[in-house]
Amino acid sequence: MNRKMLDSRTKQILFAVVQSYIGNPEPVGSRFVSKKYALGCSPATIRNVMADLEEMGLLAQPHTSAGRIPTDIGYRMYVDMLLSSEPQQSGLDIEKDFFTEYADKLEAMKNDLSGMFSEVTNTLSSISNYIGLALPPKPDCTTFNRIDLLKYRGDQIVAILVTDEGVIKNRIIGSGSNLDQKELNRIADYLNTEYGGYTIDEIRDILIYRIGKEKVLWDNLISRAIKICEQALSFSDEDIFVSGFYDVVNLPDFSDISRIKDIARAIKEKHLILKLLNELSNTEGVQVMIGSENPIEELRKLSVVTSTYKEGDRKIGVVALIGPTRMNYPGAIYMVENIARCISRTFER
Amino acid sequence: MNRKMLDSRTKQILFAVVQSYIGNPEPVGSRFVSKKYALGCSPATIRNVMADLEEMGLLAQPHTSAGRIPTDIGYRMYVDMLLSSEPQQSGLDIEKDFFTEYADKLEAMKNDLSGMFSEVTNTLSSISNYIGLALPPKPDCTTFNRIDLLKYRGDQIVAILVTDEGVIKNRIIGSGSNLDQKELNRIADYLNTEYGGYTIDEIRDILIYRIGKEKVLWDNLISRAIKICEQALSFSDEDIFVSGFYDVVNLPDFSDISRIKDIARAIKEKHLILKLLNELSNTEGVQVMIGSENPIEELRKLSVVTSTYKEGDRKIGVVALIGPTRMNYPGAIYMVENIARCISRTFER
DNA sequence: ATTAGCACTCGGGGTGCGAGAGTGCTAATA
DNA sequence: TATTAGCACTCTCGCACCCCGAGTGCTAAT
Repeated sequence: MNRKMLDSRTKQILFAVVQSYIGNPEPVGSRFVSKKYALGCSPATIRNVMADLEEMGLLAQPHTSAGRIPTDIGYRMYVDMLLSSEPQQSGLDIEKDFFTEYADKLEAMKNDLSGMFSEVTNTLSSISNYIGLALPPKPDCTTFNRIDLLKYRGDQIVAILVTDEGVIKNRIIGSGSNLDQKELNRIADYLNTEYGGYTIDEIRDILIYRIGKEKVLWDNLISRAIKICEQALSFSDEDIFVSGFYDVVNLPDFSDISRIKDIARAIKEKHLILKLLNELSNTEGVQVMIGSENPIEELRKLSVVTSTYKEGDRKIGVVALIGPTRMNYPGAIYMVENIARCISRTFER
Repeated sequence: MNRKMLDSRTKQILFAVVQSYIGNPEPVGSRFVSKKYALGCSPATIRNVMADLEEMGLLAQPHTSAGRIPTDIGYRMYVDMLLSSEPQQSGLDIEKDFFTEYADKLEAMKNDLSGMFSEVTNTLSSISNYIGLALPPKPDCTTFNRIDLLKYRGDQIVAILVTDEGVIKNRIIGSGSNLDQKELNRIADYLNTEYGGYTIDEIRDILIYRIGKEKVLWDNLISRAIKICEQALSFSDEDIFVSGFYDVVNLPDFSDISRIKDIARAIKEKHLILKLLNELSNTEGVQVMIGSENPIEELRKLSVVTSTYKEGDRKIGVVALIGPTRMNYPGAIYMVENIARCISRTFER
């Protein structure tokens, strides 16, 4: 099953079948391969090889006397070959220096992260015609820059958190305690001087630890402050950016309505996808999950191409494309890789 | 064409056809109406009436010798009758006091408006199985409460705006001017004392006016301050909440793939829907637009049910449902109406 | 004004057939 | 021994056909 077992011609034929099928979704026959891809052998020979490939589980026929289509394993072999060889043609119509310009565009948007990630998923999906996903920087990767606490309406407090990555978040806290603005300022100052440079999660852990420790002092200022901060920092930020559902329904792969329902269900279950991407957020380079390889039931008939983006050396988030298993893998890989690179660039100093 | 022209029995038959067709999407025949709805007359009579209704353009047959289905005009008449009569059965499975509890739930979420509106659209769509929409409070309706300006990284400024409605927005301004925190505080104080109670749009207008007037003084503090504020207040807030696309594909009305593409395109064109809802944001009570009545090309095969919500007497936003023309109108109206009421309640003091 | 009766129409589903595409196998070839 | 040509076979797809049933419109009777 190792691809080393395939001689060069067999590989070429597998390639031919996969690429042809990706190009248009019809089973590809021996005559066609022999004609279109000049491999210097006759349909009959190709038939023999195809029969072998089918035996190995890389190809399948929808029914006797139809051409072959790739199986998930066939795609896998194809993608492995792609990834281990030189970059291919992406098959997308992209200007030569699209991504250098695009990096500048993102750079200009870095002040509005959620806008930026919307832009990213839109671009991902509109160029590739697949579903674009992006996971913004993880909370355990965002670094505390400063916090401000404002008194607001009665005893409520508005907490505004700014991170080094430029993310700004706000939250209203209904603290039972009636602090005045001066006290709030003192608390904020304390946090700002004490915790600059830590990640949000680290600070949270420290604070929670302190709460436990200082229970006794429950009513003094510091412990109330800690309680406020703990609330302020618990931004349950389960957000994920998705776009391109509307392009994807036009793909021939989704001409069957049940397929559309599948993909709709998959997207509806955002938390599952979130979990998947989170798990992938420590991987290096481009990852491809093909059909049945997919850990999530809902995605078993789809493929996912992901890449992480970084701030310096730290991987802080993920972008991805979801499409049919019959996917333009070179193109998707190319897109995801370069978009991730663009994002990384906006995060470097 | 006026419904006064229809005698009681004719109305009843129209009602029967519409309701039956809404209940299950098959052309309804004379025999069926006569049996299921005890109108005390034979199929033949009903056939005659149906022929009349068809002549009037309220019913249509998909083909000769099929039953009748309602036309858009037929639905319109039905809905008009609904709206002018007592509230009907919603046809939804909702607890008696669902909405009183739901209002409490929203009340508890009012600190996080975007979370609240996500919740609203989710509820709208999951109960109705149509597409839920919500337009958050319009900027010309949100009242300035306070603003804070924080120095951030180099000469950038973080502006944080709190409105009376509890909306908090932030924005990074790349002001070329190098003000220190003290000066920023002074600017913020100035705004806070001067403009409390005005709406954002009003303040913007005033500021823009001043910019024009004080062009001469371009480089003094005040004019720079004004410029900053102008930027700070220009929250291009084109957000609209949508959900339920994933439920809607399961409706039999969208068993045809082209219909799904239609609806996907309609939603993709968010700005059009935004415009539509904005135009409706001054209407009173529940509005229904049926199929071809719709001003937006993309929605011509769908129906939209909307209602505004208020803060006191001011209408400040819109909620809506989009579904097939073959829609459970009583249910949709009931939902939209009550959800709007719930939202309004969270905005009253 | 309503109704029973009846002829008529049309869509959907089942069947049968022919064309075309592509295979697998066998025997011939280099 | 590897490749190829030839050929019979298989299966899908599209088309034509037909029949059944549902539902109508019309007419004549009540």
